[in-house]
Amino acid sequence: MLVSASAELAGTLTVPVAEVNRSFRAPADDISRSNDILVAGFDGAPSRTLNTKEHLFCECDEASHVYLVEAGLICVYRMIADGRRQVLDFAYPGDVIGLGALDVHTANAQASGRSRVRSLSRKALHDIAARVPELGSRLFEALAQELVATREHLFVVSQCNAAERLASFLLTSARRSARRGNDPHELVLPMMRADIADYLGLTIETVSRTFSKFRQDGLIDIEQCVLVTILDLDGLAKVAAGGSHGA
Amino acid sequence: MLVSASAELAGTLTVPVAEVNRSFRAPADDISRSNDILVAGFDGAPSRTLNTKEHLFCECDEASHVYLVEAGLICVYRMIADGRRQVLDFAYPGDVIGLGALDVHTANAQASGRSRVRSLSRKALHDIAARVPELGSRLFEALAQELVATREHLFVVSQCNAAERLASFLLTSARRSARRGNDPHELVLPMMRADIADYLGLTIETVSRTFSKFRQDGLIDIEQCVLVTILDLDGLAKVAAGGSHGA
DNA sequence: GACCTTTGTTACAAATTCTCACAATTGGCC
DNA sequence: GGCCAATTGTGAGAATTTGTAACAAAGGTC
Repeated sequence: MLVSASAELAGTLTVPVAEVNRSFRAPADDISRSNDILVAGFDGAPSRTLNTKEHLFCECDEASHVYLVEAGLICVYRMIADGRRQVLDFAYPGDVIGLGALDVHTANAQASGRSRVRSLSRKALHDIAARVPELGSRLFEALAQELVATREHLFVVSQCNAAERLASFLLTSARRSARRGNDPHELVLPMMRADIADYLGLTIETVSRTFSKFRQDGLIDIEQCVLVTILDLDGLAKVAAGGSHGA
Repeated sequence: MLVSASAELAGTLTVPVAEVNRSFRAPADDISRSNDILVAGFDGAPSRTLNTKEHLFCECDEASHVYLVEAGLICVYRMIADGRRQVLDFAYPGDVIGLGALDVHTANAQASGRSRVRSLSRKALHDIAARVPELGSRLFEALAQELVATREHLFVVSQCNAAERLASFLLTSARRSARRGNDPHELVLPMMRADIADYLGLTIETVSRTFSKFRQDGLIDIEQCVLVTILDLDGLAKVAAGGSHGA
């Protein structure tokens, strides 16, 4: 009924291994905030495989576990009664999902393709955190970073036009991809256009048209809808910064 | 340059006393998550008075303290090079600011009118949390709630039209106001139209027009630009839920 | 009280995005 | 391979929001 009808529920957190949304500045300080402690907690945790479109958890499910993505892609989103959807994050291998939940999930987590996750019960996480105070601060820090990333997302969606939004998305995705050891110019987008649209608050048509425009402008090249080659990183960054706007 | 140029910085958190963005459902569960422990930490902390437009802290300032708003209104926002601004939250008396920051602030906090805050050093907070484990979980919980509120904000701004956004804002503000003990139908909006516009991702003209439309439709009444009387709470909720949209 | 600055409101032209329609492509399945 | 369903791409008109500009109202200063 209300737009804010599910706001009272607890949050679901996606924590990227090092960070979510760092800019393209010198990555020297990245090492200092490694997620090793957090990821190490999943040692020995049971693995689970999800098929395409299978849900890891849904809104209102009890938040019993946190999850480390090992393979594939998990799409975290929220739904509203009249069909509108907000994609909150895409969780890639190495990312942790569900940290920010309190007792009940406020978001859905769905596999965008065949994926594998490790599950760790919140209780086990709590127990480890009680023994290892360093993990406790790490958890808090991870949550704070997630908040910063969400605020950045909010800013992009709230203040930027279609081209700026998509350019920001491509740059952020490329950066995260590079952090997983991939070529920062060869970006794989395993999600559908509809997911990107709902992430950016646009329609799929606008996303598609903007992709085409970027290709025409020589900023990117696209193969098979999923493989994006970034031809002009600086140009894309200029668009993201508002090259079409004020700047 | 990049839109996401300051994304790598740590977050600044505004934690409302009980919660930020709860819906209008039965408030029975509110008591369970009281902020008493958190607020109690500020006992004996020094007070500081801020004049209108004075900053409590700025982006890139060292995040040395957390703050409890005692009077007035603190506007938390982020700026971009070309002048675009995103208001992240309005902190009312009872709200805590700065919890989510790591080492450096990523947002600015500015008094929207003559305000008073209590300051508590992060170190002192840490020390108390070390002694009182309950406070530690409370801090984590508060951060998680802030994340949920930000996601709700993201959703409203990303998926809703101007009328839905403003209606949501009015409802949320009224709810928070009621929680501070005020009449839920008599809402004081101490901030400027520009602040509301930047909070909702609209222009001041659109905000002004939408206010006028709500008044013409008999949903609200406005006096002196700041005192809003909600005449039709259900009608406003219907607009917020997408009465103009799909629904 | 007069003046000036800031803030808020309204009207209309301009721009962006959405909606709707349909073609092209992809991928799975028999 | 061929067929079907799902996804993606593209165009034209409609709707919403923005930008511009003029004016009204409020608040502070002298």
